[in-house]
Amino acid sequence: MRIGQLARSVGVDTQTIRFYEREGLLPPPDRQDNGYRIYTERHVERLAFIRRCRILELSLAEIHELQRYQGAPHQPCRAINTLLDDQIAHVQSQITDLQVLEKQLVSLRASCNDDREIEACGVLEGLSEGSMQ
Amino acid sequence: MRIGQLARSVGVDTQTIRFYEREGLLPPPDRQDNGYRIYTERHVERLAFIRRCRILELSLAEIHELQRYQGAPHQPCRAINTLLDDQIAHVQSQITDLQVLEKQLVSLRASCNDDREIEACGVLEGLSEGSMQ
DNA sequence: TAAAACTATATAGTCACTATAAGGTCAATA
DNA sequence: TATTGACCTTATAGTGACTATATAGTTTTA
Ligand SMILES: [Zn+2]
Ligand SMILES: [Zn+2]
Ligand SMILES: [Zn+2]
Ligand SMILES: [Zn+2]
Repeated sequence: MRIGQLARSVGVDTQTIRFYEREGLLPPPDRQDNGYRIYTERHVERLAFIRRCRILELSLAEIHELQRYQGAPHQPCRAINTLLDDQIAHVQSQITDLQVLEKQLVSLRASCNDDREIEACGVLEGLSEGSMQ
Repeated sequence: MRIGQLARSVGVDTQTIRFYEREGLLPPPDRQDNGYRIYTERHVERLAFIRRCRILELSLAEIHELQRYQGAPHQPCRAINTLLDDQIAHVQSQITDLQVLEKQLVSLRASCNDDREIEACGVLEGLSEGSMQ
């Protein structure tokens, strides 16, 4: 199949496919005489793997790492699980940070109603004073 | 004061200060004969304002918008409050997304223990199969 | 006097794409 | 047959908010 069909079947842009190839995440496919890339079913699976990893917000470097592990099937999988543990910890700390942020924003928002002049806006006042960290 | 002292007093890098100046967030200060930037107390306040906004993850464009509002003190402040409401909504949706992500990651992680070979790793299996969205 | 610490500008790198430009290829239509 | 349109190619620049590097000039300290 050509790049457009691969793109449609996995749900990415053709540019993204070429980008992954340049980054070494997708192996360079064979070319037709006219230079067009020709992909196989294995490329579909490989690209779908990448997208599933990206949905989980693994970085391209981490995906590369996973791909290297796939090439060494008889080694212990601890490193893979650790990679996932790290990602979980990362996501959890992001959630915690955002919850703190939300509280700050809500509290700041509560310091004003909609019927003031800008010079009396509680939000702007809160941002201008050093009361925040 | 010179740029280094401003940087230390607000807790940013000198490069960041020059960057904000280029981006139009900090007014260009006077210069000494040797070309060194000289800042006043007003610059300290202005920079601290920017940093407080950045802590709340407002974009530089939004901060610019707030600065424009500060120049029109007698207009109603509704737009400022709306800007904050948008930011709150944005943060809340980020939290929701991350919570979904966390669940997916934890569930994937639960499909493997540490004592397997890579070819039998439940995590890698989960990523390779189409069972995920 | 020489070294350390500071300042200046300009330019490139980060991340994972996304957009744009400028052109080559192919099948179907007027 | 000419041309339209959909597809493909490469190369280059832009996104956001910095951060790093290179190169050079200035001030302060030892
Ligand atoms: Zn084995
Ligand atoms: Zn207000
Ligand atoms: Zn007034
Ligand atoms: Zn495992």
